[in-house]
Amino acid sequence: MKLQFSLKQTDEKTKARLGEITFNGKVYETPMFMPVGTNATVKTLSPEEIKMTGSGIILANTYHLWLKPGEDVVEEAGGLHKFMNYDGPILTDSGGYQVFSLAKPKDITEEGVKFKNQFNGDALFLTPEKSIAIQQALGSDIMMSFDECVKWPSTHEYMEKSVERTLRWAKRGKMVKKDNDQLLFGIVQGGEYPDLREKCAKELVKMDFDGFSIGGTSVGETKELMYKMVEYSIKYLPDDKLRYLMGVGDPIDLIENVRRGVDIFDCVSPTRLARHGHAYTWQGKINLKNKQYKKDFTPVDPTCKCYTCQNYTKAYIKHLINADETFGARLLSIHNIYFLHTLMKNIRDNIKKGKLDEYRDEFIKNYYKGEKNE
RNA sequence: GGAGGGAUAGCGAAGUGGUCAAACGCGGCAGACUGUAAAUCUGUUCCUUCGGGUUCCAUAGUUCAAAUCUAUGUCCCUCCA
Repeated sequence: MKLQFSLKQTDEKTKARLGEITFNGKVYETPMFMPVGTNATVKTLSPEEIKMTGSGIILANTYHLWLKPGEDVVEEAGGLHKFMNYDGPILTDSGGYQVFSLAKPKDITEEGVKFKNQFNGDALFLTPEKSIAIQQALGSDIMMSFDECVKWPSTHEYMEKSVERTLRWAKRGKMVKKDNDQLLFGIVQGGEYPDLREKCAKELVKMDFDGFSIGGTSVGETKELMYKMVEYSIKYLPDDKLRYLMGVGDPIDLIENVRRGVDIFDCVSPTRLARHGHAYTWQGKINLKNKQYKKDFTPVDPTCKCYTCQNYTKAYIKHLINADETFGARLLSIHNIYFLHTLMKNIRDNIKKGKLDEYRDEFIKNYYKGEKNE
């Protein structure tokens, strides 16, 4: 089954969009947040729990599954959906982020990127063609082009070379893609440079991808700069295709980038923060490891309707986190993902009402209450 | 009854004359985390009015200088009877 997107409405005051993704007989509304499940698991959660949080699309990672268990294993299992028992849509990242997080600059060449297998030290080489082949074996519903996620800051000179290479990689990946139900997205790079973002976006649009990602953000730049990068990229993208802002999940960033026309987001933070004892609340983020919660027998968030908040107290979850019990990470992952989905729902509802900016202001007022709002 | 070993910060454990307010680990207290080398990493952890003050079982010594050496005491552990 092929995943399909249709644009339903564009906000009059902002560039925010409402849309629908249909997949496997189900409809998912956008703007949407997608939790990350790098190793074909959203860490600590079962597929039933993933759904319970309100998740639609989830992510998996080409690089990690290539190394373990090997894409051949997943293929033989019948693809990612069967392998991990998840029947919702699955998006795979291409390994492009690992170019940023794992590879050294000298290991990036025109042909591809050299990695060292972290498990056994083997030399690995990932190319655009290989990335697509792996993603096809994995059988994800949305594939990403293999790109270079460039560190920030980078010079215009380096970024220009990198963007041109990323464009050639995108073309190479598209050339080898089979004609099947899997969608393939191009990734707009170009850092903070408007001319490079423009060039990259326009070239990718010419290549006619199924959707477009905005990459190279959330790599250390300020929020204001990130929003600019999104603006520089998005103005050249067609209305009828999905726009995916990669790696962004801070609540305020979700709102700000929906206002700029982004449809889907992914981020590791709800699950990673959960494992580290942090929880989103409508009054800001809290750290349950802090002493003050030791005897706090109230839910993480008093208004939250998630499984965790309906059944457990801060004191109990703090105890689990302090005792290194995975159930704590699981309860907080459920809450944090549910929270972001609820935020997205509020965003959608307020786009419908034409009150997105009012909602943003109200959210910020509560979320950053008592904190310095950088 | 005999022989030996030991007592160091909240806990475990280094240190065996000065470079020791005392390594390291755990625990505690904080912080970071944005397409997950990330259930990880960083800081801090005797007291302090940040000038300094008081520590290494206790007491008395030796020494310019003691957690480190000596004596006595207290407590603990192992082995032999």
